[in-house]
Amino acid sequence: MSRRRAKSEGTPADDEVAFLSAYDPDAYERLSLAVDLALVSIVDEAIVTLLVRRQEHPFRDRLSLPGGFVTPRESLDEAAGRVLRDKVGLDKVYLEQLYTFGACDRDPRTRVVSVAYYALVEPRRFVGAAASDQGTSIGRIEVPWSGEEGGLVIVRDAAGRVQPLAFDHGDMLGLVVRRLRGKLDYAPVGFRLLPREFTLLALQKVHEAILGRRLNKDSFRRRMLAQGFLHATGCMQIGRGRPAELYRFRKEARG
Amino acid sequence: MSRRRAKSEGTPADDEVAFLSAYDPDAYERLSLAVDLALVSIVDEAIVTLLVRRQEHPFRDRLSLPGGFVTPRESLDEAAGRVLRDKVGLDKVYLEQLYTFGACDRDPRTRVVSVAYYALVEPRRFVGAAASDQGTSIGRIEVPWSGEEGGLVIVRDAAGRVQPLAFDHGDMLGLVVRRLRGKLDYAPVGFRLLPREFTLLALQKVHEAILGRRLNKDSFRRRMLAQGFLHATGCMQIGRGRPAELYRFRKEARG
DNA sequence: GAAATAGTGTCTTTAAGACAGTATGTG
DNA sequence: CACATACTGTCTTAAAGACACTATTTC
Repeated sequence: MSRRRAKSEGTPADDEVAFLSAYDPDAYERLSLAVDLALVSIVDEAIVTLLVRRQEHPFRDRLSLPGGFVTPRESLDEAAGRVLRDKVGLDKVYLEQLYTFGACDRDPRTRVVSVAYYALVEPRRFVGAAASDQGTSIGRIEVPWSGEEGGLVIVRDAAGRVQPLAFDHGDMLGLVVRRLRGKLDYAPVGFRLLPREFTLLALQKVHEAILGRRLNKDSFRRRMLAQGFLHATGCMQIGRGRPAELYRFRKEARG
Repeated sequence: MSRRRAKSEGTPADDEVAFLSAYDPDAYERLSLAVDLALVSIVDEAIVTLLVRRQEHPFRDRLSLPGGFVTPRESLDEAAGRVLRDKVGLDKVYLEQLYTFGACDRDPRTRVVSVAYYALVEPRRFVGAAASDQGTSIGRIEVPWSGEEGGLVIVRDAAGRVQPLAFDHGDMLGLVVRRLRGKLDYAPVGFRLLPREFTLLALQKVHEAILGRRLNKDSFRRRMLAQGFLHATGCMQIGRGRPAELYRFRKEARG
């Protein structure tokens, strides 16, 4: 069965091509589709995200996640990558689809469905991206629930003021935290929030920040080393006490 | 800040209302949004899903998941519920958003982004829905990968023939299985695939079907009873050997 | 040397797997 | 009775938490 990947033009050759030629793309009402990005990093042992101050209605002057509309010629992943590049100035970060928000009244302008993505960014690059671009700021995330209960999170600006977010972006951040907490058990997400070389304590702090609770140092150590993800470099990091071994994530590129 | 929930008509009152009044919903190109439903149940200790034979191009005569377009006046969840009711004839089942598929060429007609949902249905109702509606059939799912690796699954019809699915519906089913395997560890998903009262062995068979491997009977028992989700009814189910205690899920309604 | 952090060894507790053995139904 | 399945008890093993102890740096 030969199938064409065209829209509505095309030379009829068989049954299906004829159908596709005649197909009216407006037979069903169309909607606006957006992507919103929750950039996540760890700064001062807290989960942080990148926020932009909205210049226009709706929610003018309110903080929001960076986002943009999906064009018909790009996939969702491409749209998310484009927003990341054009609005945040980053590329090659870990990017994953989170959830699609489709309440009718989530955008007062018109019907806009938004596909939320989250990105994990190493702190250095994150702070760099936030500082280089005027209009972006860092929001600290406080999680008022434990485990994977889920719910809203509290976002504070640099001055410590609680900031309500535009649209349903608060829900998106809550879901990001829940997803990360779930993934931490079985997936190597911590590495994406650290520079290429890191100490075991640094990795533990990342886990603690995401989980929102202290972890047992001994068993964390054992668990991580037993998993086999870590590769000792032989180099040491000097600090306030005895120097600590630096490790790397075993798998090659980390975006 | 008063905000209106209108589209483009409206009487200007303040700054934002004026903006919303002037807003042109076609300023950005719009696209078609669909929902597709992966109905999941367990029949003969195998994962099954409900399939519909496509009557129209594209992919005419091929099996696909039931789906439909999202209208501008309904939320995504409502659209999924509507498809479930109108195309499958079921309601009050556990329904959850899975993932949004947005490759540019996933539909040869025009750009269609699809939000995939999955539903967990008790076998009796599932078989009833499949039998009552002409045009629907049951597909048995074989999972050629282990654990939560992910990937495509093989779908066989009642005659045992492998059936390729329309669009990217094969990917959707693969993702459903992965999601279910992940959830099984911590969420009470097994109960949604069983009648209200069930034996521990029946629950174990459900877990085994989803996980694709045999489980240790003793520790499965202990684990389930320790979790506290189960409530012994005092009633017994007679079978080929000693009668087994019937249990219920502790929490109230199950959809 | 005091303080701080890194890393090791070991004991206890807990959960899972294995398996023997008992209970209670069917044919 | 044999056979099948349900359920119980216990032993072993593995992982996690707790804690004591040693090691190596800065001040």
